[in-house]
Amino acid sequence: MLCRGSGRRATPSTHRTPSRTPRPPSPSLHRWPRPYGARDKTKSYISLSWILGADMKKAEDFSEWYNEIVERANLTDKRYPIKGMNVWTPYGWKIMRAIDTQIREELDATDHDEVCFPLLIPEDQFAKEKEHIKGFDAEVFWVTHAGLNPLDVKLLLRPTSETAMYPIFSLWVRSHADLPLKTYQIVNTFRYETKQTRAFIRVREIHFFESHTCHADFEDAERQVREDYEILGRLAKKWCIPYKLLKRTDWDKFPGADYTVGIDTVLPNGRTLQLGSIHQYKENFSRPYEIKYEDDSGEHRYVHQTTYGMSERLVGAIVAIHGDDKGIVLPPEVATVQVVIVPVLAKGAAEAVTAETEKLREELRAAGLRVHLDDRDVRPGVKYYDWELKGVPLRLELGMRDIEKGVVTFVRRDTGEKTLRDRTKVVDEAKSMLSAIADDMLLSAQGIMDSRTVTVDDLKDLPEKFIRAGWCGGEDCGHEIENLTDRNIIGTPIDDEGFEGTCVVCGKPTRTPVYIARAM
RNA sequence: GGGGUAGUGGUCUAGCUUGGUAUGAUACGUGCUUUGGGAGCAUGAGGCCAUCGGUUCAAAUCCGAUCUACCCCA
Repeated sequence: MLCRGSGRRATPSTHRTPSRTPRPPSPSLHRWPRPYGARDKTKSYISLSWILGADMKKAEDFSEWYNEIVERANLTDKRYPIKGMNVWTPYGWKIMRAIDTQIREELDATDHDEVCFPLLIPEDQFAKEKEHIKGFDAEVFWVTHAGLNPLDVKLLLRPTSETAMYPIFSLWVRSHADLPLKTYQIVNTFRYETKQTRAFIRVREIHFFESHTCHADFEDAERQVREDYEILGRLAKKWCIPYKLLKRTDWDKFPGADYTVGIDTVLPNGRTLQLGSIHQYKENFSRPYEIKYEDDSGEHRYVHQTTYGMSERLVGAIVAIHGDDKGIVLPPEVATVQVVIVPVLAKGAAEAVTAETEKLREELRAAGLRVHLDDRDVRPGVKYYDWELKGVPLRLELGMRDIEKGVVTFVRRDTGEKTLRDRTKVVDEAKSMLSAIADDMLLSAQGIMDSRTVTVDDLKDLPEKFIRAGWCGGEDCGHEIENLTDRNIIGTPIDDEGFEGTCVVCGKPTRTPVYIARAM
C-alpha cells in the first residue's frame, strides 16, 4: 500500500477566498459528446464560458489544475455526495473502457481467463492471512445488517480480492494439470481513505483490474512476474506513459506479499504516482487458504501465487502527464474520438461543405479510425476549444477555402501544429499523423520524466524531484533516509542500472540505487 | 490525525452584521440572423437558500450537530 504523502504544496493564495471549481453548466453537457455519427438535431451543447472560464495553469499549480481539468474535460462528476466516490461521465467512462479493453486483450492473449467474484467477503474468510488483514483493517467498509437484523457473520466490501478468490481457488486446484491457473477480473473495490481524496488518483471506490495466478513452483511464478512486465510494457506504450519498476522495501510491500514491485511514474509536481503493482506471494496465501495440488509423484504441494493490478489511476496519469493549459491530451490509442472533423460553413456554401465533411467522415471511418463529425450549430472556434479541452488528438477543419484548394486543414492536439494536407491523401495522412502523435507523446513524456529524475550523493537540499541515491540495503539506513529526507523510499530498480556508489547514510560501497520521492 | 474556510436556480454569485420566503450574470428552451479561434437580438422556463434540529409570531440570515468540498500542518 502506498498511500502516503501529505498535501504539502506551495500556494500563493492561502487566505484569499478560493474561487471554487466551477461545475458543469448543465445536464445537457453531460450527454456530450454524442456517439460518433449521432445525427439529426443541431443543437448547442456547450458553453464557451465553461470551456474557457478557468485559468488552467498546469505549471503554476498542478494540484489545482488537475482538480479543475478532470471536471472541465467532463471525465468525472464530483457532485456525488459521498467523499471519494465520483460519477463516471459518459466521456470519462469511454476512456476507462478503452483502457479496460486493452487490458483484456493483453491478458486474454497471454492465456488469462476473466472471472468475476462477489463483492462481499465474510469476515472469517478475510481474517485468515494475518499480515493481509492487518494491512487493510483500517480501511474496509463493513456490511453489518440485512434489513433491520444484524448479520451473524459480518461482510466486508472487497478492498482487493485475494480473500474472496482463494478459498475457491483451493477447490479449483486439484492437480498439477490444473496449473498454472491464470485469472483476472475487472471490478470495483472499496477502501475507506482517510486522506484527502482526488478524482481517479485517490478514491474510495476504485475501478481496477487484478490478475491472480497460481503456479506449481516459485520459478513458474517468477516467469509470470516477468510476463507481467512485458504486458505492462506493451500497454504503457499505448498510453504513452513512461514508468519505472521499483521493488518496494520490506516495510512497504503489499500486506502478505513475499515481495512487491511497484509501477511508478513521476508527476509535474515532482511527486511519484504509483500506477499499479505486481506481487510475488510464494506460499504466503496458499498455506492459510490451503490451495494445494498433487504433483506427478503424488506429493501434495502448496501453489505459488502472483497478482498484478492497475486501477483508474491510469486515467489520472494520462490526464496529469499529457494534459496542458488547454485541456487534456489523449493518446490516440485511448481516445474515443481520434479524429474530429469541424466543418466551417459559410453563407451559401453550407450544403457543399456539409456534404464534403460527411464524405470525409465515411472515408476515415471505413479506414478504421474513430472519427466524429461535429455538426453542432455553433461557431467553429467554439468547437476548436471544446475538442482541445477534451483531448482529441487530431482535428480536421474543412471549409470552402479548403475545398477550392483541394486540401484539408490538420491540427495536432499535442503540438498545436496546423498544416494543410492533400484531400485525396487524407486517410493515409491521418493515420500517419496519429502514429506520429503517439510516438511524440511518449518521447516527450519520457524526456520530462528523465528531467525530473536526479542522482545525488548526499541528502542535503534535495529538489522536488525523483531522487536516486546509493543505499546499502540495510533497514536501518533505509529508515534513516526516510527520516532525513521527510520522503519515502519508493524502491530499488528491478533492472541493473549499472550504479556504482556509496550508501548515502553509512557510506558503504553499493551497486544498488534507491529511488526517493514524495508520493502523490 | 489536528486546524482553517466555505455550501443560495445547471454554473458563478448578491443578500446574512441590523431575521419578514431571494439579486445579477452565465448556461438552458424557442425563433430569427450568423459561422476560418470566445456571435447577436427577441422571448421563455428554472431556486424556497447542503441536511437535520433549536431559538422566534417569523430563519437563507441567529445557535448546534451532521454531510460535502477546498486549503494548511503533522
